[in-house]
Amino acid sequence: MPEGHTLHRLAADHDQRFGGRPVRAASPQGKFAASAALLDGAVLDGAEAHGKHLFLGFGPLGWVHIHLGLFGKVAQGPGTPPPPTDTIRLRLTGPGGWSDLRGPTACALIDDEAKAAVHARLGPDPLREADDGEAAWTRISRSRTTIAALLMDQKIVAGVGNVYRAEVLFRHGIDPARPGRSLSRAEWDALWADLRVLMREGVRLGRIDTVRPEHTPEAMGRPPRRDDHGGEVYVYRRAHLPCLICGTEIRTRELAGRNLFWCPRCQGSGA
DNA sequence: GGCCCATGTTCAT
DNA sequence: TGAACCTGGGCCT
Repeated sequence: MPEGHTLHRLAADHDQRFGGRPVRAASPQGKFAASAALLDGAVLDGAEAHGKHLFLGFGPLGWVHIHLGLFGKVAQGPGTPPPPTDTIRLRLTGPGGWSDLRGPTACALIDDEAKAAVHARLGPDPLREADDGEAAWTRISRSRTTIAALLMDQKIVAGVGNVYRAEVLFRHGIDPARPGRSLSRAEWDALWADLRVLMREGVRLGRIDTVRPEHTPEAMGRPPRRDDHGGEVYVYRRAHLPCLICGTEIRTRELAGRNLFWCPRCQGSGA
């Protein structure tokens, strides 16, 4: 389930599982069959992620460009894969194990130029070591658009999705309805730095955990809890539940077709 | 079995 | 702003 941390983790997994050795490639579902046939027996050079995009490098053959979209998933493991099913867009197998890609928005074999074009339309990624938040700040500091919308715009920051958006704004007490240009430089620097920390932790754990130790249910003397998406969060999908810090009901509304969550007391009205 | 929902994006209007 | 695309899980009957 795909925000940027998922793709960076998949890049590392594929490097480790398949890198440097020939893979078998197949497309039981059929939509990637012609390209899979070209790739069958090729050596994976390396895998890379930028935001929510994953690139698997196969030398002169080019790159498999994968975008999971909202529904895409990768199942993987050591040893022999389970019997194939007809929703597997791409199955890779090798001595290190197997991976099955289902439901992606994009899975295509592309060349260096097309890959460069993807990078060119993405903003800095908190998970790419060499990236910094300058270009994002330039755009945010001039924009009348809400910070909630700006954080979801992949041209501005690559890899942030609906969970990290809601959570990082909560952690910094920022009203999601504030226009980008109302943020101070210090507020943006803190958001960017926190995204780097939170998303790195997401790569390590394979889930999104954003609750500080002092606010865990245990530390607050409340019954233990696990959010149904797997991690522990302050506001994401916690509409009408009490804020973990102040007890106010978490609010939700639709913004540009996505559900936004925030605490009206810790962050402001969200109007 | 059907319906709704979801950590996303693009294209048409 | 809305529809389309891709899949699976949860909940209902």
